[in-house]
Amino acid sequence: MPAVSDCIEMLDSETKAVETPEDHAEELRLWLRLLTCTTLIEGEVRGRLRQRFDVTLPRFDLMAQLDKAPDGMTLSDVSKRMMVSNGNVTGLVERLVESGHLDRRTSETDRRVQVIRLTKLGRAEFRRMASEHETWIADLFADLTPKDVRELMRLLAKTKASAQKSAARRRP
Amino acid sequence: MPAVSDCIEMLDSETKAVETPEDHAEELRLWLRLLTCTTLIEGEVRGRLRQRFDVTLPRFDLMAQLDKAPDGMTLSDVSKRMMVSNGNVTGLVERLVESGHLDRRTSETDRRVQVIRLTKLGRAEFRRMASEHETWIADLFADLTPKDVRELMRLLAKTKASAQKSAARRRP
DNA sequence: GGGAAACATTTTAGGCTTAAAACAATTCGG
DNA sequence: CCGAATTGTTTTAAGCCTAAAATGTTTCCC
Repeated sequence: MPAVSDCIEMLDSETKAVETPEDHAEELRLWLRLLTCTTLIEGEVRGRLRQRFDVTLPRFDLMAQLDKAPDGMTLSDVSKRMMVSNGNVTGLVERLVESGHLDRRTSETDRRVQVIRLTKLGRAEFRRMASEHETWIADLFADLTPKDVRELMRLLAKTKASAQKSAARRRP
Repeated sequence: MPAVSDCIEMLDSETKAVETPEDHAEELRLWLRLLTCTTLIEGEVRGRLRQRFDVTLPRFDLMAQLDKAPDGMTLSDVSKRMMVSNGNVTGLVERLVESGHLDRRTSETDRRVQVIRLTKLGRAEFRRMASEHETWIADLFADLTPKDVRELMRLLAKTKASAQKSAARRRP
């Protein structure tokens, strides 16, 4: 179907003579589909977390980061890992400390740094939520074969690398 | 590498005797990678829209929906398409009407319904932004071959269908 | 040592987002 | 025709999120 336009494109890129505005409709569609998938799944997970555990997705995500770091993390670490702004983490942590899920203390070696950890309560609650969360994810992806999953992992790794490279090009 | 656990799993599912908590770590990793890709690209697009055009991503997204609907859309339509809540759209539209990009009027046949359209200004600005936006997306996905793109499209379509089915199972 | 640069965090101002309740208009079934 | 459901939108309350500026601390290096 796109044979004709492919030929034209090839001619352009071979001759390097004509500066045709290139067609990137496919990439655009891919991006929209990627976004749709993520939004769909995210919304589903958000709703289930709220209904089952009365917890928000950002809180859950933050606790997930801390569960992987028994010795705690600094706010900057969390901010980088979650790919959200610093200010965002400040508020999120504030509320989780308030509710007794997090412990926050100033580093003894560097008084700029705040180290946060899950409290006993926080860890217990997170583990309970995480195990159920894992089954939700499995169910959401249930129609994918193991091969599909592997292939998606591979292509998304490639996508991530490509996007990071592009981002670095702009912000060296 | 996972040969042993695979065997155990197979035994379980064959004998149907032991109720082992199944391992869904692969799907979980897939979900996290999907989320990372989307967050990465979304952040990049958000930043470029702000820097180049001083516009927010949600505003751009809303205008993109309307650009595809010359006869306008109702707020509900927009809300479904953008997969955001109704109340969200109300505020977004308010600000875009205020800035002269949107026109909003009550339907003549059903006075519950608000129909919104791009104004001339709104359409012109959107087109200008959209053409640049398309080159950003192309650049972000630049390392993917056409075959990669096709394959990703296929797998994400399958993912979307799977997730929708799962969501429908919960909310019949 | 002392200032400049770098770093970690918080604050600020504004916008986005959601779920749920409230309100308004239409449609449906008897 | 009329009350009950349904549908479309707005409001409300709370939380999330960002970019940029401000604050406090450390490091670098002359």
